[in-house]
Amino acid sequence: MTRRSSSVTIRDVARQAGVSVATVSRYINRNAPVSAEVADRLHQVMSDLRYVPHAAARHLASRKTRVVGILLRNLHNDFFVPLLNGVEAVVRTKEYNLIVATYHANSRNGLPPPIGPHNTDGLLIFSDGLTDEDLANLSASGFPMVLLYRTCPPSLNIPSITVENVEITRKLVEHLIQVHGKRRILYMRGPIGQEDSDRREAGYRAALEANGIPFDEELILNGEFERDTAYQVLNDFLSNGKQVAFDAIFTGDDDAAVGVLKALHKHGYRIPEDVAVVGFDDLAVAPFLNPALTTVRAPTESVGRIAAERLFALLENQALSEAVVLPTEIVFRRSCGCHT
Amino acid sequence: MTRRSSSVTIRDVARQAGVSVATVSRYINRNAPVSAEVADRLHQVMSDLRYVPHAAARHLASRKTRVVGILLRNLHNDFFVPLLNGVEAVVRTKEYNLIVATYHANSRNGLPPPIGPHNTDGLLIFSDGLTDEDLANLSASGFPMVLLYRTCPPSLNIPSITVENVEITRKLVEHLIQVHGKRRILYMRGPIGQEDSDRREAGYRAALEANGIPFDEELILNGEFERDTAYQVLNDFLSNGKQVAFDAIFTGDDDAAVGVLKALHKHGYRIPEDVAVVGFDDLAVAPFLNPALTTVRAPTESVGRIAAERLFALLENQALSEAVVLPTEIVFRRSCGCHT
DNA sequence: ACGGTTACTGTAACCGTTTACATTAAAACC
DNA sequence: GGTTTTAATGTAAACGGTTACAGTAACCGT
Repeated sequence: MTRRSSSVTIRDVARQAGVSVATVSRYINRNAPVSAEVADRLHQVMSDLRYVPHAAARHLASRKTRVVGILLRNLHNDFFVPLLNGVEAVVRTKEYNLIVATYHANSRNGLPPPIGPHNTDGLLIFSDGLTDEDLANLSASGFPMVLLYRTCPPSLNIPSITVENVEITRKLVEHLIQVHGKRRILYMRGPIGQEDSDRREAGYRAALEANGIPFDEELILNGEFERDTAYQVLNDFLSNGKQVAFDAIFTGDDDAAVGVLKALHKHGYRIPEDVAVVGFDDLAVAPFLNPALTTVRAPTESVGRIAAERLFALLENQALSEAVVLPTEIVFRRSCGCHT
Repeated sequence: MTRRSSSVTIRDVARQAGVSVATVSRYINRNAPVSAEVADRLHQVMSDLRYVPHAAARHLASRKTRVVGILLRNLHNDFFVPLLNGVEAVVRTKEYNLIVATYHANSRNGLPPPIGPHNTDGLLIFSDGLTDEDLANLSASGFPMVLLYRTCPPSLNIPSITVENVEITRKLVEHLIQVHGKRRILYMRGPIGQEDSDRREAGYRAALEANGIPFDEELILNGEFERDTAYQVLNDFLSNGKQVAFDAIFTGDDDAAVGVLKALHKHGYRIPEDVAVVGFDDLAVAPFLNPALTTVRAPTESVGRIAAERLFALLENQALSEAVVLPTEIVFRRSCGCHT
């Protein structure tokens, strides 16, 4: 075979420094003592030769990739910026790399997820692309994972990071009812089966029930937690002949709320006079929307950071069992009718 | 050595199917004919055994990682969502993986970039962390790269994707001057040396000059193209005793414009009556800011998509020389004083 | 002075693939 | 029918590191 590598290998370094490859490797990984003299020489030779260890070779030999992955539904939302930022900050300090991949239930036509044990040391999962069964299989093989915005199926033992949804949503919707006198509150939900979406619906229903308002299926719209989808869906709803009366919208996340505002503006609704709008997440732009958006502050960057930290704890073989639920709080602004 | 691998290897598949590993490899890579009968058997065995090829081993043997990287200054801005989305979409269709890494001039304390030839097949570069010299070295070794928002140094030959900055900025600033009668226009610039920031400043200066307005150093603020930094900087500027008069702000990007709006609101300025504000990028939320932001529509997702496509063209050994400059256009909204 | 650590280094097997080269049998050509 | 292609497969050498094992020399405690 005539393979010719243009790149300088550990053997070149070893030869040039007059030591064995093992010593070079030990120097690189600092996992065994190397004499000061040899260390200096290696340092010099490595920089002279511009030697960079070949990642795949290290991976193959050491059985670790030094890569973690994050599996997302998609990359359509501003929501992902603080999340990725939190994750990336931790990954960087650990001198790991981060693979970002999208994969969702509808995208798997029998395709396996693009990231997993074959190319990462662990996974942050914020995607419905992996079923409970997939998780069970991975978990059984001891593959490190942390679930984001999704609690672990009871039989498994995978750490998860979520935010408090039900109570805060109940409070938020009760605020619409009790303070602003709303009775016909539309819920712009997220993807079917997505836990945040379901829990927020539970809080929404609880609020209705506690206040003697009947639940109306017609007031549930599926905006997929996406700006553009939410716009489309609400636009269709408003364009539809049979007008369903409503006086407020609880949008399950702020990105979708942007789409909701767009559709309402387009159809001439005044916010909050005609329709109150509230969201969830408190994106950075929420205070600057028109009108400023009343929403729930969810610590998205912290979710990313803590999830990554826990993943690394797992990689270091620390056992973690408890699920983390981060607290949330309502931020009252103009769009619900407050701060006139 | 007692290495014990829990995972199933190509040898297991070969043994189980009664063929050699070479045949299995050929079947996997479909780069040489395999009899239909053997193919069926392999298909069956591989799924029975849940065989997944070990990425690092493939990389090592084939000298390709099937990974591309994108090097970013940071992950602080909503701007990165459409960019990453464009890139990721292409990467996914190519069945590659995407490593997202941050690295900027100030973060390199002698550290090499986290991604490069040792762990990727090519790089999208949107970062000042790599100097022209770094680029020259990489380029000399034939490493595929595409520059984002940065034109290639003259001596090199690296494809780049940028957007048209100078002319559109001149038009935008002239709009402020000629239509809205502004004379004291502040420029909230981006990172020093960042090309977009410099070019937009050039357009800004051209507009002033063409309209007989003297350039005033005091009206240049460095917001780093970041929401929070821009807020801080403008807030300090406004809190400062010696009040510098100004009647408009050209913010070099929309993320920073959000920070600018925040600072202006805080100090009681009315927009656009007291101060006109314009931005650049046309982020998804720009129409929903308060007031709706007049800005320049820059096709960020297309930049990501085209950059990725060109990177893959490079990987397939197509030579690309020309720099791509995508057109931009002004979107007039309320914040400049239009659409009263 | 001597057994036991400890610091440092080298040799070579191994990680799980790809692929150059060799081989055989069947198909195609004249 | 003999020669040349072509299809299908196998053998084994890389790819560039890590690390178990072995060994040597200096150091330590008694």
